[in-house]
Amino acid sequence: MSDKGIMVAKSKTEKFTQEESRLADIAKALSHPARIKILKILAEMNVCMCGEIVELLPLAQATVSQHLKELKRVRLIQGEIEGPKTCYCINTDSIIEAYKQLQNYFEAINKECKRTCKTNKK
Amino acid sequence: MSDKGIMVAKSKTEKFTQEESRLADIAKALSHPARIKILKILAEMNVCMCGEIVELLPLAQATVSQHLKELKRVRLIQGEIEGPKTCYCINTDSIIEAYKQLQNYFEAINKECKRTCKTNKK
DNA sequence: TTTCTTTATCGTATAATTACGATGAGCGAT
DNA sequence: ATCGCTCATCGTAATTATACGATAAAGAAA
Repeated sequence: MSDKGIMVAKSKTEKFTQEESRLADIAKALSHPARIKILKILAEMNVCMCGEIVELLPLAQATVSQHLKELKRVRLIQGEIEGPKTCYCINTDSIIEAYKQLQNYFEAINKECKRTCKTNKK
Repeated sequence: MSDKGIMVAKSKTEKFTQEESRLADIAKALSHPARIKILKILAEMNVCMCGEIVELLPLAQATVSQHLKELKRVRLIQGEIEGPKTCYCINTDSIIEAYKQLQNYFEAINKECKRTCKTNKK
């Protein structure tokens, strides 16, 4: 309930609340099947080298690296360099936080719908 | 559990499972703060004219109409013409279905993480 | 040091998204 | 039929996303 209604004026994120922008940002990170799959892979493998992920996806290494970067941007994953390789893993805290945001959003919508849609049947 | 692992060969949606593509598609629909806000507005108002939504958003009518179209595309909302106006409302069934998809996805990830991340702390 | 491996980044091409003014289609009212 | 209102669509511009080959950086192995 922290920032309901507070407007932020960040250059591009303009006239929406922080909550709205954060939710949209999480959704954006999940808006490509490759990134959906990467998160699933990382959850299953716990820790995974970039190269392994590349092998599991129908995309070039450079492209996968870009997708990983996008997931890192919103903190859903983290990577640390281990010698020449990079080990990626899920950022559990952020995943949980993102999930909570989504849950709050959908629960609020469902509750509102139940409250208002008493007679709305055509 | 319907289509795990089944590949679809739709021209663009290419080499990902239907589940992955559907999830990404839902996320894409939610990947803009304006659309996040529109759903919230519709949940609160139950039914809403396009013009009302336009007034509540910092965007031009044409732009809002585009966002509404995107939400319609993934069935999260529906609109019906009433005279010169168009009444929009949430498609409750689809919202619930989308929410379930997201829940399944996140729950699976969290479960896998718990299973595999026994020693992974640094 | 040189070579190999791994991965991030650069450059670039193409496509999709976002935004808005202008136009048009449809309906109600005059 | 004409006018006014509402909204979708068109045309267009600017930005962002997606994809990949090529290159660079950096540790490992020789």
